[in-house]
Amino acid sequence: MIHSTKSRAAAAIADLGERATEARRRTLEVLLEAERPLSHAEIDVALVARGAVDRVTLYRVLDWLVGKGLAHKVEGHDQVWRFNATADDARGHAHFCCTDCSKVYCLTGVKPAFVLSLPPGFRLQEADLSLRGTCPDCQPL
Amino acid sequence: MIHSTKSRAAAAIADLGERATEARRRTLEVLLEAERPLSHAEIDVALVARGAVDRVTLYRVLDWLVGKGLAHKVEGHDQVWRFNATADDARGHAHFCCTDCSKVYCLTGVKPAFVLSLPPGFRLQEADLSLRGTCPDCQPL
DNA sequence: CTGCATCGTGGTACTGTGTTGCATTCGCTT
DNA sequence: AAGCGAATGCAACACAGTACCACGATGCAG
Repeated sequence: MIHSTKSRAAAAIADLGERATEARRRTLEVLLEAERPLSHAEIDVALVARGAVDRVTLYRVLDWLVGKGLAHKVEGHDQVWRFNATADDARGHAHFCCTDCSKVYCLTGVKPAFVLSLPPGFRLQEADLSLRGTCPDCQPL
Repeated sequence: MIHSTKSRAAAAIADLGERATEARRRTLEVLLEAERPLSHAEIDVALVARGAVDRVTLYRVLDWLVGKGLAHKVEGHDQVWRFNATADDARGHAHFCCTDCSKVYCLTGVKPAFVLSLPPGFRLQEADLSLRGTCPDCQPL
């Protein structure tokens, strides 16, 4: 592997001219290695292997990453925020939430084309398509 | 008014052959009179005028109403469930969430037509279109 | 190098949403 | 009116997220 996730994480932060602290690097590494959005609790578990980060600090780091455009927030159907390293833009793409294991998947490439007419007075800023069903891991048989 | 919301609520429950308790009637009345989905906290406030219902009971009543098809759950972008008296079916229609006041509106009649191809292994059950923007009450100027 | 300001972190305590368990009460049937 | 199961109220809990404050690290001016 030419670029480890470690160097990628540190580089991404340094590219912004921001301080690449341990908490930020480790958190971003976890997100970069995950193939789907992770909840705060999931990140917390994954971070133990790299050295634990305080619960509150993790919240702040995640918000910071989102603010800097290095991650984005996703909402599942269990009222918990999940976080993804931003590969593509988060706006307007579809998320799939498994009703069994409640894992969330970003369906990149699935750009839904929808037509809708908003009632007067409503101004649209963003639109997300929110899908529910069973993921490959949870198929019956 | 020929049919009060009170009688409508009681009748709807009786039609199912279920017990029309105070908590159920009053909760359903509140939902029927609301023109948009209400959060648990909002319902709680609205119920005070009719006689308060225990917090836990309200949660159970709301779940029960959803289970019986008399209401449906809506999720906004503030990680809080909201509840609506089911006029039309809840599946597949669009919800608008105001980024200012975080109120949620059911956009009935806005049936988005979208085309998407799911990756193999994913089985779709439901799809919701989740919109964000500013509502008529919160327009600048 | 030293002092100082700033930023990031850790820890505790708190809010708010939603749940579980259990004793009591209520709504409906007879 | 009586009795039974269902529904309610209460207390306690679980968990996500936030506010507050003290401490430590980093960067900069003198």
